[in-house]
Amino acid sequence: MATIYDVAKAASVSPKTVSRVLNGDAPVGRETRKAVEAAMSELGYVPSNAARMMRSNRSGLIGLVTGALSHKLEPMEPTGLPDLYIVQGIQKVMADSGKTLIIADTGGTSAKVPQLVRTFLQHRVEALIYVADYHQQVTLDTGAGNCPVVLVNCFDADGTPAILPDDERCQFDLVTDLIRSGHERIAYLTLDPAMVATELRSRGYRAALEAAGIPYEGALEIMARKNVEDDDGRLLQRALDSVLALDGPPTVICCGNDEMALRLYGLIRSRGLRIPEDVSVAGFDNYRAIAETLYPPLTTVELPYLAMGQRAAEIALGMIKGEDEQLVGPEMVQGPVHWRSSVTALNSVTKLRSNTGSTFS
Amino acid sequence: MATIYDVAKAASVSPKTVSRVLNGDAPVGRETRKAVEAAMSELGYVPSNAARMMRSNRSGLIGLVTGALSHKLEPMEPTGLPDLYIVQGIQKVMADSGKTLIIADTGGTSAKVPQLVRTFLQHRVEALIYVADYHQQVTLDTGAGNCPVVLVNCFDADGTPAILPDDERCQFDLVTDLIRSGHERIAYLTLDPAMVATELRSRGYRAALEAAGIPYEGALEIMARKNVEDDDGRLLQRALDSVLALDGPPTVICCGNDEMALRLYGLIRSRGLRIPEDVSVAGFDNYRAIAETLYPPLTTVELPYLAMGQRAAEIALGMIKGEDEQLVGPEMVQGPVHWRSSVTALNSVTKLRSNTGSTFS
DNA sequence: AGCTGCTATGACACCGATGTCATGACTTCG
DNA sequence: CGAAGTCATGACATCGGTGTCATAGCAGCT
Repeated sequence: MATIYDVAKAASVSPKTVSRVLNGDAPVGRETRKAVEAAMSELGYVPSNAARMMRSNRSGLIGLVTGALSHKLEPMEPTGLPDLYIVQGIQKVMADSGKTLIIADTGGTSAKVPQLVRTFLQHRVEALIYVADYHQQVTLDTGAGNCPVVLVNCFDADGTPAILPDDERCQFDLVTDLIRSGHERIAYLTLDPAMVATELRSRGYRAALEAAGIPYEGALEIMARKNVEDDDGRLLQRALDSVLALDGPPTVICCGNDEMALRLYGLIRSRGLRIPEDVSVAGFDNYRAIAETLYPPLTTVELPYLAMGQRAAEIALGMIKGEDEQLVGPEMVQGPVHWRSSVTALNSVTKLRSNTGSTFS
Repeated sequence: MATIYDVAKAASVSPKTVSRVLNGDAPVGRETRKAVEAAMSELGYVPSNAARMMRSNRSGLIGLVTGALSHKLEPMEPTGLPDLYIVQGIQKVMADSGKTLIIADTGGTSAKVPQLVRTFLQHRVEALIYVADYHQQVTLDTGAGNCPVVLVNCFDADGTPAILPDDERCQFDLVTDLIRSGHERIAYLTLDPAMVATELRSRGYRAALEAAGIPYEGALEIMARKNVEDDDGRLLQRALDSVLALDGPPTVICCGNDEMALRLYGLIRSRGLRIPEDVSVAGFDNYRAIAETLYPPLTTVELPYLAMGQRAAEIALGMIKGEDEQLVGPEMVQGPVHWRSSVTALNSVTKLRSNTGSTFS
């Protein structure tokens, strides 16, 4: 591989002049520049980042630790693909800012994380971003280095800058919209309660009911997915049958995520019911490959994972620049409800009636 | 950041001795080693890869150029997620071999590729892997460098080592299995014919028919997806209605991929037909999040993208080591058919009858 | 004793860039 | 016309490790 010295010799100038042409940090004569550029392209010269970094102490690298890649290997994980979108958001912002992203995958085992972090530190990454595969608390040991760290989809006890999805608010918004469209018997089939997100969303669900003056009913909120066991969907079946057998069966069923909704479609139909005529369905995540493709398309709420990634990347870049916008602790982000035809509006009739002057109790 | 000199001073030894402790490339006295290790951990020393690389010329980095990340942003792309699995396979093998993966995303624009490659060369990647988002021909300019290159899901005119899916063989296997289970009227709704894969799979489809002595019928093979337009599924609707209106309607419909099958489920049901009682459906890709979750689960054929990635990574590692297993040109890989309940076996009756001695014409 | 061979360690140059400082030529201004 | 300023360029040290070679101590053998 050609070095800057080879180029210098070929162009009959000093290495430093070649450096100046490369970086444009000092004036260079027109003729000289031309000669240097000719020599560079003839030799196929590409500057060595390693050597450059030794002096400038700038690697141009950003380290990203995630489980997003390996994670998707088990397709029916409760958490699905969202973390991948976070990675996409980060990648985009970093590429635009000229940084190069180094991605290390945990392979699902968080035990590997310390070693991955060490590798990144060896490469002198300018910042470290950790993307968790689901909303959770973590402890990240960066070896007491002063390398900027940003957490995404997770938080720690030390108030490290973090970007978190506002699960509670999203579920609240979704359920509130369901209520507004006339639903009162709202079932909620949850993911594993051990997950932070489940607890938060459950809170949002209850808060929405309470805000509308609808009494909470335990029989309508059922765990339908457990992380550990490969229950093969049996939990979901039981949950569905359980709410359908209630005295006042639900008019709409909320699912812990869009994949659960996909399964639910099949189960509901196998029981001879139509969607949404007999029962409406709502999801969570706005995993578009499912939500938009299902028949009928799925009403769901979007966690803006992409934006979370972008925001995290921006914060990391800010920290590198030394802007001490000391974001301590988590920053919450929320997303819109996507209203699609998997949910019937029960009160369209109501509106019609009230429009024509009749009342409806 | 502490340097090797700081450690040396703290341990009262020479830098070279610290280096020896780090790399274990020469004997070090027990006491000395202990002192050095103590100093290292006390100072939180992490060796600089950049400096190390200057002498050894080994960056420990592997460059991966792909569109897999940004690509998924448009969820209903005809090519879906497969390339992501390739990335996963590569990541896994590289991590296991101690290499660090640098991932650059093209953002969907192949125009960016040369610049990304340049960045990688600056980082002195030991190998370069290019993963295309769908089976296609490419031209990759690595600046006449002697950096090993492996292509995945694509090939070039120069015989660069490449890993390719055997689309033809996969489709052949799938259709052959359909025929074996008694189907003869087999429709095939294809992806955009402009794609290499479509042509290859079409060949496999016809070859399977021919091998079984079933005449090919043009009306049964219809393009149902065009890349450029956002046809919103109208092509698919028209294609479905067209084959259903035939004199001899198909008993099974093959789809260009699993996502098309997902859509088709909805369309078929909206026309009052049952799957698989009235018509069977088969997909392509074994995109498990769809294939296993659909009701009924989808019969499909797997392109072993994960294995393709792993194989590509292995080849790249081999080239780094200098093993000149001169793999020139593409290496084809194929995957198994996954038989699920979206396809009825029409000849189960046959078997039964023949078992009981009666004949069936 | 003298030689060989092994262990443990250090001195020093070197990898390929860039920062600092110096220098010569030329322009501009009082 | 001489001083000051700008432009263009080069010499040299330096970043943090590692490769090469030298050296000292000590055991084992003839």
